[in-house]
Amino acid sequence: MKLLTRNTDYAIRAVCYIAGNKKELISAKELVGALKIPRPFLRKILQRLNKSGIVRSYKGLGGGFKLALPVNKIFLTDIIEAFQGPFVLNECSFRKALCPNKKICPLKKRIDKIEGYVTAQLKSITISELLKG
Amino acid sequence: MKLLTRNTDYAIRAVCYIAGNKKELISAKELVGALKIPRPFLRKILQRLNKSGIVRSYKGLGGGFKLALPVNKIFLTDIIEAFQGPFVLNECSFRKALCPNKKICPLKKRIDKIEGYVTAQLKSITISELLKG
DNA sequence: ATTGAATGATACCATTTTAGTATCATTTTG
DNA sequence: CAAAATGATACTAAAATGGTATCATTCAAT
Ligand code: FES
Ligand code: FES
Repeated sequence: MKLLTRNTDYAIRAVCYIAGNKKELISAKELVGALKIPRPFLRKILQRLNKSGIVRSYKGLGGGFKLALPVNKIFLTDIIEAFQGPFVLNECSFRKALCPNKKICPLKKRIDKIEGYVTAQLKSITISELLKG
Repeated sequence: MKLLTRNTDYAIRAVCYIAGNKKELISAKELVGALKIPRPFLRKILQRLNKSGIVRSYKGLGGGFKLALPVNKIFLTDIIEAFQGPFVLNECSFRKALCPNKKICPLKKRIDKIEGYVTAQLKSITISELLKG
């Protein structure tokens, strides 16, 4: 089971690279060179990071990307959710088949609890922490 | 992100059905009728449950399946792992790219911790508990 | 022994998700 | 205007998941 898809993985790397650089703007070109990610793929990823409000893009000559927020305000979940959708572990496929009453279902209850813990943990990880490593 | 795939889901239902039945052996035929799962698919699932040592199969006329263990000894992780492979959240795709030293990587450390919690929780859920719901 | 009811093994196909590419339009600076 | 950048979008490829089909094997009843 994968917590992070390749998209997410690359996105984190890109964000970390941008964050750890003193230049005001980083172009896709530079990121491709640094991260060895196929250019069109990385471009798509950057576009999505932009749409999700994690980075901000600037067009035209000398353009590129910079973080939209300070490093300690960008959470791992932000990036995961941008690429993998909202973090939900279990939408419960059993329903009536197994559980007449979803409200008191012991399985659902416990999975919800696990999910709560995981999301809380992921929400507490910021880019700033990753840079320290 | 899905914690349980359809395979796993069906497998859990099948195991619960078998567990909640007083008959000694339950045939695939009966399970198909009860669970409304396509027969060849369910058969494959039962075969895997058998190979994984969760149920035990008996061939021939009057044959079928029964649990290989008491209900309080079958853990949710057993079934998940039988169908989805070992439970690992993150094999770390970053390595050198991001982390010169994997041992002290803050991301890896935290994901490992999350994983530990999740597996511990899942290991504590047995079929016996699901039947109570 | 033969038959029929069951599972075992295995190969195959379909669908969905993820990964990646290609192309053209738009914006901005010089 | 031209060049350098991103935006939008449609397409293709690969992998994982979901599902089917077929034949072999075992076992009990007769
Ligand atoms: S198994 Fe999902 S509500 Fe019970
Ligand atoms: S990001 Fe994986 S070891 Fe650091």
